[in-house]
Amino acid sequence: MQLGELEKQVLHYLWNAAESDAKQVHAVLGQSRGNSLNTIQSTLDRLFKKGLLGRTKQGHAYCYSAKVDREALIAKLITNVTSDFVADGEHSLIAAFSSASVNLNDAQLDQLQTLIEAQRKLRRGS
Amino acid sequence: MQLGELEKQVLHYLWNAAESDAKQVHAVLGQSRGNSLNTIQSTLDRLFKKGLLGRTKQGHAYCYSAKVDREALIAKLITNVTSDFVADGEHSLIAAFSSASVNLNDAQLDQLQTLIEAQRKLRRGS
DNA sequence: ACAAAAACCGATTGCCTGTCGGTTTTTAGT
DNA sequence: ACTAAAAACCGACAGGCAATCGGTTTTTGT
Repeated sequence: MQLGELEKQVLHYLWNAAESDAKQVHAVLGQSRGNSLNTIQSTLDRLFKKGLLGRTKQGHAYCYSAKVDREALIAKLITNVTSDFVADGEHSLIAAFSSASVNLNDAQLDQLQTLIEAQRKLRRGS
Repeated sequence: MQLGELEKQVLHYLWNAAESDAKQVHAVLGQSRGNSLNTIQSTLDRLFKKGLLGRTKQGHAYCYSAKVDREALIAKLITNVTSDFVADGEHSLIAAFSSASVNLNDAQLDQLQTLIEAQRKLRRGS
Protein backbone atom coordinates (compact mmCIF):
# COMPACT_ATOMS: atom_id res chain seq x y z
CA MET A 1 0.00 0.00 0.00
CA GLN A 2 1.49 3.24 -1.21
CA LEU A 3 0.73 6.52 0.54
CA GLY A 4 0.89 9.79 -1.33
CA GLU A 5 1.99 13.08 0.11
CA LEU A 6 -1.48 14.45 0.69
CA GLU A 7 -2.61 11.20 2.22
CA LYS A 8 0.19 11.40 4.75
CA GLN A 9 -0.69 14.95 5.64
CA VAL A 10 -4.31 14.02 6.15
CA LEU A 11 -3.30 11.20 8.45
CA HIS A 12 -1.08 13.51 10.45
CA TYR A 13 -3.93 15.92 10.74
CA LEU A 14 -6.42 13.35 11.93
CA TRP A 15 -4.04 12.02 14.54
CA ASN A 16 -3.98 15.41 16.17
CA ALA A 17 -7.47 16.68 15.58
CA ALA A 18 -10.91 15.54 16.53
CA GLU A 19 -12.82 13.69 13.87
CA SER A 20 -13.46 16.03 10.99
CA ASP A 21 -15.46 16.24 7.82
CA ALA A 22 -14.01 17.07 4.44
CA LYS A 23 -14.76 20.73 4.85
CA GLN A 24 -12.77 20.96 8.05
CA VAL A 25 -9.82 19.08 6.66
CA HIS A 26 -9.91 21.29 3.62
CA ALA A 27 -10.00 24.40 5.76
CA VAL A 28 -6.75 23.36 7.39
CA LEU A 29 -4.81 21.45 4.74
CA GLY A 30 -6.44 22.20 1.43
CA GLN A 31 -6.45 25.91 1.88
CA SER A 32 -2.73 26.17 2.38
CA ARG A 33 -1.94 23.69 -0.38
CA GLY A 34 -4.40 25.20 -2.81
CA ASN A 35 -6.42 22.02 -3.15
CA SER A 36 -10.06 22.03 -4.01
CA LEU A 37 -12.51 20.59 -1.56
CA ASN A 38 -13.07 17.77 -4.00
CA THR A 39 -9.43 16.75 -3.88
CA ILE A 40 -9.62 16.50 -0.12
CA GLN A 41 -12.79 14.50 -0.38
CA SER A 42 -11.19 12.06 -2.79
CA THR A 43 -8.22 11.64 -0.55
CA LEU A 44 -10.36 11.00 2.50
CA ASP A 45 -12.31 8.46 0.53
CA ARG A 46 -9.17 6.73 -0.67
CA LEU A 47 -7.83 6.53 2.88
CA PHE A 48 -11.16 5.18 4.02
CA LYS A 49 -11.09 2.49 1.35
CA LYS A 50 -7.58 1.61 2.44
CA GLY A 51 -8.91 1.01 5.91
CA LEU A 52 -6.86 3.76 7.51
CA LEU A 53 -9.80 5.98 8.33
CA GLY A 54 -13.22 5.32 9.74
CA ARG A 55 -16.23 7.48 9.01
CA THR A 56 -19.76 8.02 10.18
CA LYS A 57 -22.54 10.11 8.80
CA GLN A 58 -22.80 12.99 11.21
CA GLY A 59 -26.02 14.66 10.21
CA HIS A 60 -24.99 16.24 6.95
CA ALA A 61 -21.53 15.00 6.09
CA TYR A 62 -19.20 12.09 6.73
CA CYS A 63 -17.03 12.56 9.74
CA TYR A 64 -13.64 10.96 9.34
CA SER A 65 -11.32 9.79 12.06
CA ALA A 66 -8.09 7.81 12.10
CA LYS A 67 -8.76 4.12 12.35
CA VAL A 68 -5.14 3.18 12.94
CA ASP A 69 -2.85 5.22 15.11
CA ARG A 70 0.60 6.33 14.14
CA GLU A 71 2.36 3.37 15.71
CA ALA A 72 0.07 0.84 14.12
CA LEU A 73 0.48 2.43 10.73
CA ILE A 74 4.24 2.45 11.03
CA ALA A 75 4.18 -1.22 11.96
CA LYS A 76 1.90 -1.97 9.04
CA LEU A 77 4.06 -0.07 6.56
CA ILE A 78 7.17 -1.82 7.77
CA THR A 79 5.57 -5.19 7.34
CA ASN A 80 4.36 -4.33 3.87
CA VAL A 81 7.59 -2.99 2.59
CA THR A 82 9.84 -5.66 4.04
CA SER A 83 7.73 -8.79 3.82
CA ASP A 84 9.29 -9.88 0.56
CA PHE A 85 12.71 -9.84 2.16
CA VAL A 86 12.23 -11.55 5.48
CA ALA A 87 12.04 -15.26 6.05
CA ASP A 88 9.35 -16.90 8.12
CA GLY A 89 10.03 -16.47 11.78
CA GLU A 90 12.43 -13.66 11.15
CA HIS A 91 11.45 -10.12 12.00
CA SER A 92 12.43 -7.23 9.78
CA LEU A 93 13.32 -5.06 12.74
CA ILE A 94 16.00 -7.46 13.84
CA ALA A 95 17.44 -7.62 10.36
CA ALA A 96 17.31 -3.85 10.11
CA PHE A 97 18.93 -3.38 13.46
CA SER A 98 21.84 -5.65 12.67
CA SER A 99 22.73 -3.41 9.79
CA ALA A 100 21.87 -0.06 11.32
CA SER A 101 23.19 -0.46 14.85
CA VAL A 102 26.44 1.20 13.86
CA ASN A 103 24.57 4.39 13.12
CA LEU A 104 22.94 4.62 16.49
CA ASN A 105 24.60 6.67 19.17
CA ASP A 106 24.97 5.57 22.76
CA ALA A 107 21.88 7.40 23.92
CA GLN A 108 19.83 5.73 21.25
CA LEU A 109 21.15 2.34 22.23
CA ASP A 110 20.08 3.12 25.77
CA GLN A 111 16.70 4.18 24.54
CA LEU A 112 16.23 0.97 22.64
CA GLN A 113 17.24 -1.08 25.63
CA THR A 114 14.75 0.77 27.76
CA LEU A 115 12.03 0.04 25.26
CA ILE A 116 12.90 -3.62 25.32
CA GLU A 117 12.75 -3.63 29.08
CA ALA A 118 9.38 -1.93 28.99
CA GLN A 119 8.06 -4.51 26.59
CA ARG A 120 9.35 -7.29 28.81
CA LYS A 121 7.75 -5.82 31.86
CA LEU A 122 4.50 -5.54 29.99
CA ARG A 123 4.58 -9.24 29.24
CA ARG A 124 5.46 -10.33 32.72
CA GLY A 125 2.56 -8.27 33.93
CA SER A 126 -0.11 -9.85 31.77
CA MET B 1 11.80 4.40 -3.38
CA GLN B 2 9.40 1.87 -4.71
CA LEU B 3 10.56 -1.61 -5.73
CA GLY B 4 8.71 -3.59 -8.34
CA GLU B 5 8.29 -7.32 -8.36
CA LEU B 6 11.02 -8.02 -10.87
CA GLU B 7 13.39 -5.70 -9.09
CA LYS B 8 12.89 -7.62 -5.86
CA GLN B 9 13.54 -10.91 -7.57
CA VAL B 10 16.73 -9.59 -9.09
CA LEU B 11 17.93 -8.41 -5.70
CA HIS B 12 17.17 -11.78 -4.17
CA TYR B 13 19.09 -13.43 -6.94
CA LEU B 14 22.14 -11.23 -6.55
CA TRP B 15 22.29 -11.76 -2.83
CA ASN B 16 22.72 -15.45 -3.40
CA ALA B 17 24.73 -15.58 -6.58
CA ALA B 18 28.11 -14.34 -7.59
CA GLU B 19 28.14 -11.10 -9.54
CA SER B 20 26.39 -11.68 -12.82
CA ASP B 21 25.81 -10.02 -16.12
CA ALA B 22 22.43 -9.48 -17.69
CA LYS B 23 22.65 -12.68 -19.65
CA GLN B 24 23.18 -14.75 -16.54
CA VAL B 25 20.37 -13.07 -14.66
CA HIS B 26 18.14 -13.58 -17.63
CA ALA B 27 19.06 -17.22 -17.84
CA VAL B 28 17.84 -17.74 -14.29
CA LEU B 29 15.02 -15.25 -13.81
CA GLY B 30 13.99 -14.06 -17.24
CA GLN B 31 13.70 -17.48 -18.72
CA SER B 32 11.17 -18.71 -16.18
CA ARG B 33 9.22 -15.47 -16.22
CA GLY B 34 9.25 -15.13 -19.97
CA ASN B 35 11.07 -11.82 -19.94
CA SER B 36 13.24 -10.66 -22.75
CA LEU B 37 16.89 -10.05 -22.12
CA ASN B 38 16.22 -6.36 -22.60
CA THR B 39 13.73 -6.29 -19.77
CA ILE B 40 16.31 -7.77 -17.46
CA GLN B 41 18.87 -5.27 -18.66
CA SER B 42 16.53 -2.36 -17.98
CA THR B 43 15.77 -3.64 -14.54
CA LEU B 44 19.44 -4.07 -13.70
CA ASP B 45 20.07 -0.57 -14.92
CA ARG B 46 17.22 0.89 -12.88
CA LEU B 47 18.50 -0.87 -9.76
CA PHE B 48 21.96 0.44 -10.50
CA LYS B 49 20.65 3.97 -10.80
CA LYS B 50 18.84 3.52 -7.51
CA GLY B 51 22.17 2.72 -5.94
CA LEU B 52 21.21 -0.81 -4.97
CA LEU B 53 23.56 -2.52 -7.38
CA GLY B 54 27.14 -1.90 -8.33
CA ARG B 55 28.59 -2.82 -11.69
CA THR B 56 31.92 -3.13 -13.46
CA LYS B 57 32.78 -3.75 -17.05
CA GLN B 58 34.04 -7.30 -17.06
CA GLY B 59 35.55 -7.68 -20.50
CA HIS B 60 32.43 -7.70 -22.61
CA ALA B 61 29.50 -6.92 -20.38
CA TYR B 62 28.62 -5.17 -17.15
CA CYS B 63 28.84 -7.41 -14.17
CA TYR B 64 26.31 -6.51 -11.53
CA SER B 65 26.48 -7.21 -7.85
CA ALA B 66 24.42 -6.17 -4.87
CA LYS B 67 25.73 -2.95 -3.40
CA VAL B 68 23.56 -3.12 -0.31
CA ASP B 69 22.99 -6.37 1.46
CA ARG B 70 19.60 -7.59 2.53
CA GLU B 71 19.81 -6.17 6.02
CA ALA B 72 20.90 -2.76 4.82
CA LEU B 73 18.10 -2.66 2.27
CA ILE B 74 15.55 -3.57 4.89
CA ALA B 75 16.88 -0.79 7.10
CA LYS B 76 16.75 1.62 4.19
CA LEU B 77 13.20 0.68 3.30
CA ILE B 78 12.07 1.03 6.87
CA THR B 79 13.66 4.45 7.11
CA ASN B 80 12.08 5.56 3.85
CA VAL B 81 8.64 4.43 4.67
CA THR B 82 8.59 5.73 8.20
CA SER B 83 10.54 8.97 7.90
CA ASP B 84 7.43 11.03 7.23
CA PHE B 85 5.98 9.84 10.48
CA VAL B 86 8.85 10.31 12.87
CA ALA B 87 9.76 13.58 14.50
CA ASP B 88 13.04 15.34 13.91
CA GLY B 89 15.80 13.98 16.05
CA GLU B 90 14.00 10.74 16.56
CA HIS B 91 15.61 7.79 14.86
CA SER B 92 13.19 6.02 12.60
CA LEU B 93 14.35 2.58 13.66
CA ILE B 94 13.68 3.40 17.27
CA ALA B 95 10.30 4.82 16.43
CA ALA B 96 9.68 1.74 14.36
CA PHE B 97 10.65 -0.44 17.25
CA SER B 98 8.30 1.23 19.64
CA SER B 99 5.59 0.70 17.08
CA ALA B 100 6.31 -2.90 16.33
CA SER B 101 7.77 -4.27 19.53
CA VAL B 102 4.44 -5.84 20.36
CA ASN B 103 4.88 -8.10 17.37
CA LEU B 104 8.19 -9.48 18.52
CA ASN B 105 8.25 -12.71 20.44
CA ASP B 106 10.41 -13.34 23.47
CA ALA B 107 13.19 -14.97 21.50
CA GLN B 108 13.33 -12.01 19.19
CA LEU B 109 13.55 -9.62 22.10
CA ASP B 110 16.48 -11.65 23.39
CA GLN B 111 18.06 -11.53 19.98
CA LEU B 112 17.78 -7.79 19.80
CA GLN B 113 19.25 -7.38 23.24
CA THR B 114 22.17 -9.55 22.26
CA LEU B 115 22.77 -7.40 19.20
CA ILE B 116 22.75 -4.28 21.34
CA GLU B 117 25.25 -5.83 23.71
CA ALA B 118 27.50 -6.76 20.83
CA GLN B 119 27.39 -3.23 19.54
CA ARG B 120 28.25 -1.90 22.99
CA LYS B 121 31.17 -4.25 23.34
CA LEU B 122 32.40 -3.15 19.96
CA ARG B 123 32.48 0.44 21.10
CA ARG B 124 34.20 -0.20 24.37
CA GLY B 125 36.84 -2.06 22.43
CA SER B 126 37.71 0.65 19.96
C1' DA C 1 -41.04 20.31 -2.51
C1' DC C 2 -36.87 22.78 -2.98
C1' DA C 3 -32.47 24.87 -2.49
C1' DA C 4 -28.11 23.97 -0.66
C1' DA C 5 -24.73 20.83 0.67
C1' DA C 6 -22.35 16.71 0.21
C1' DA C 7 -21.31 12.56 -2.15
C1' DC C 8 -20.18 10.32 -6.23
C1' DC C 9 -18.45 9.65 -11.03
C1' DG C 10 -15.36 10.09 -14.59
C1' DA C 11 -11.55 12.20 -16.87
C1' DT C 12 -6.81 13.94 -16.96
C1' DT C 13 -2.06 14.39 -15.47
C1' DG C 14 2.20 12.73 -13.64
C1' DC C 15 5.18 9.28 -11.89
C1' DC C 16 6.96 4.63 -11.72
C1' DT C 17 7.67 -0.34 -13.21
C1' DG C 18 7.57 -3.66 -16.80
C1' DT C 19 8.20 -4.54 -21.38
C1' DC C 20 10.74 -4.51 -25.75
C1' DG C 21 12.07 -3.18 -30.61
C1' DG C 22 15.46 -0.96 -32.85
C1' DT C 23 19.88 1.68 -33.14
C1' DT C 24 24.43 2.76 -31.65
C1' DT C 25 28.57 1.54 -29.45
C1' DT C 26 31.89 -1.67 -27.90
C1' DT C 27 34.55 -5.70 -28.22
C1' DA C 28 36.97 -9.72 -29.81
C1' DG C 29 39.00 -12.15 -33.38
C1' DT C 30 41.27 -12.29 -37.77
C1' DA D 1 42.34 -1.93 -39.19
C1' DC D 2 37.95 -4.38 -40.45
C1' DT D 3 34.09 -6.70 -39.44
C1' DA D 4 30.60 -9.43 -37.20
C1' DA D 5 28.57 -10.25 -32.97
C1' DA D 6 27.46 -8.87 -28.51
C1' DA D 7 26.11 -5.52 -25.32
C1' DA D 8 24.55 -1.04 -24.14
C1' DC D 9 21.53 2.58 -24.88
C1' DC D 10 17.31 5.06 -26.44
C1' DG D 11 12.71 5.73 -26.86
C1' DA D 12 8.07 4.21 -26.72
C1' DC D 13 3.94 2.14 -24.82
C1' DA D 14 0.98 -0.25 -21.25
C1' DG D 15 -0.68 -0.62 -16.58
C1' DG D 16 -1.15 0.94 -11.90
C1' DC D 17 -1.69 4.50 -8.47
C1' DA D 18 -1.95 9.30 -6.39
C1' DA D 19 -3.47 13.94 -7.21
C1' DT D 20 -6.59 16.83 -9.14
C1' DC D 21 -11.17 18.64 -10.28
C1' DG D 22 -15.49 19.64 -13.06
C1' DG D 23 -19.85 18.24 -13.30
C1' DT D 24 -23.89 15.33 -11.94
C1' DT D 25 -26.60 12.89 -8.66
C1' DT D 26 -28.12 12.13 -4.12
C1' DT D 27 -29.13 13.56 0.42
C1' DT D 28 -30.77 16.67 3.86
C1' DG D 29 -32.81 20.32 6.48
C1' DT D 30 -36.50 23.55 6.35
